[in-house]
Amino acid sequence: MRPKYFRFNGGRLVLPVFFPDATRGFVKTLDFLDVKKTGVQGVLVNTFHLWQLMNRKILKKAGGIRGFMGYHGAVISDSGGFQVMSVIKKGISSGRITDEGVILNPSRNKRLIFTPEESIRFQMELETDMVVVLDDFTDPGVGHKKADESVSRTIDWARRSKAEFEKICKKKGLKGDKKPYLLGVVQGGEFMDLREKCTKELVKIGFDGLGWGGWPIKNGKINFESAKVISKFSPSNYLLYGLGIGKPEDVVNCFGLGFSIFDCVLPTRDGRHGRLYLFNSDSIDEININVGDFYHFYDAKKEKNLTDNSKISNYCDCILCKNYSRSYLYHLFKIENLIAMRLSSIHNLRFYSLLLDKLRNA
RNA sequence: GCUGGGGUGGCGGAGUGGACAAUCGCAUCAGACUGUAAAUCUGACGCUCGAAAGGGCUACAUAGGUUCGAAUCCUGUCCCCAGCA
Repeated sequence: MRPKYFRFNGGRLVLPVFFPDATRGFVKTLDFLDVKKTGVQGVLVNTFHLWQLMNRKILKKAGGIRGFMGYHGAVISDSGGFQVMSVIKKGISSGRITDEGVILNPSRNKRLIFTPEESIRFQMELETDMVVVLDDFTDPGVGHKKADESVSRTIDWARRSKAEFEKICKKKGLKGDKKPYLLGVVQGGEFMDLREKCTKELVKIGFDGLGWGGWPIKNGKINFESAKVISKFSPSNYLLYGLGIGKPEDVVNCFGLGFSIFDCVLPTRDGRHGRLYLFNSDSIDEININVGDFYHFYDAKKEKNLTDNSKISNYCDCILCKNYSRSYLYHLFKIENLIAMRLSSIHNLRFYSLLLDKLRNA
């Protein structure tokens, strides 16, 4: 049996859960009261970004990232593997990846190295509920040899991460349920033999769960094959985490494969872009996620909404749907008022919240 | 009334004889967005035929003119702005 609960900050959450991304310590355009009101129970912060941004003394004084943010829900810290891929491998900022870790060159006279150990150390200072090991992202579309290299490095880094994690736990006197979860990340791209190998090797090292890493998406469609492999070869007591998953239907499908933790930028990003998610339903009770098209998009920025005084939806209980018209939201977007993005993000998070409620009660 | 400047596509605003259906921005329309480099990005945008390549037509206030060729030069008319009366 897969775990039914997620421990956090002295409490526990019923799985599955969906956490929006508070990458740099905040959910864009929202405060945590907004987040809480949507029914969202936790957020994901990013180690790589915070590591570069935060003063560790301030962090310690605040009582970790939760204390610093003034947030009391669950918090997972992502390792930074994805950022290394998206920022460094694509050449956005300078740096390179070695077996030792990620070498960064933020300026000429500074040389920073972000190692798997450093990622763990910093996450332990963040005092999050789940710590994710630094992984070497398998570039999408890469051949078997390159993918294998990233898997080998991911496994090596996972081993080092685990050792560092245990060392710190011992030093801090953290045992049993007092220890945060430690999550391994499976790479291997589209090669199932590599996914299998990575999963098995990570299990040998020993984690509380595994994350589905990489970029299994082509033309907006997810290939679930590697998720199946991870689910198949991981012990039943492992938590399975769909990193960056995903679209509503992707979350539903992934849950069906045994995954129970999700995070994604989509609800908040789409919200900021004026794309709202709406269940094809007239009431919360009638929401049925077992049918093919259980939701659709509402594009808040279309000019036709200007004269539409109706609510965004009838079923939703978020502050946008309860209080404001399509016309007013259009107006707010039109004048580029921040409130438009806030209300839309709140609505979309409420959508995901309801979606997860339905999954929990399915 | 005089003098000077100007009238360009839904709007702003380039262009001052051929490469102009007309840079660019805005608006509009369509699409994208999945461990946030993203309050972002891409495409279309006179009418019309075509799947496309490409073709046809009408356009730079308006009426004429000069020229092989005009949004660009000349003249008349209308309108706007600034300065002077």
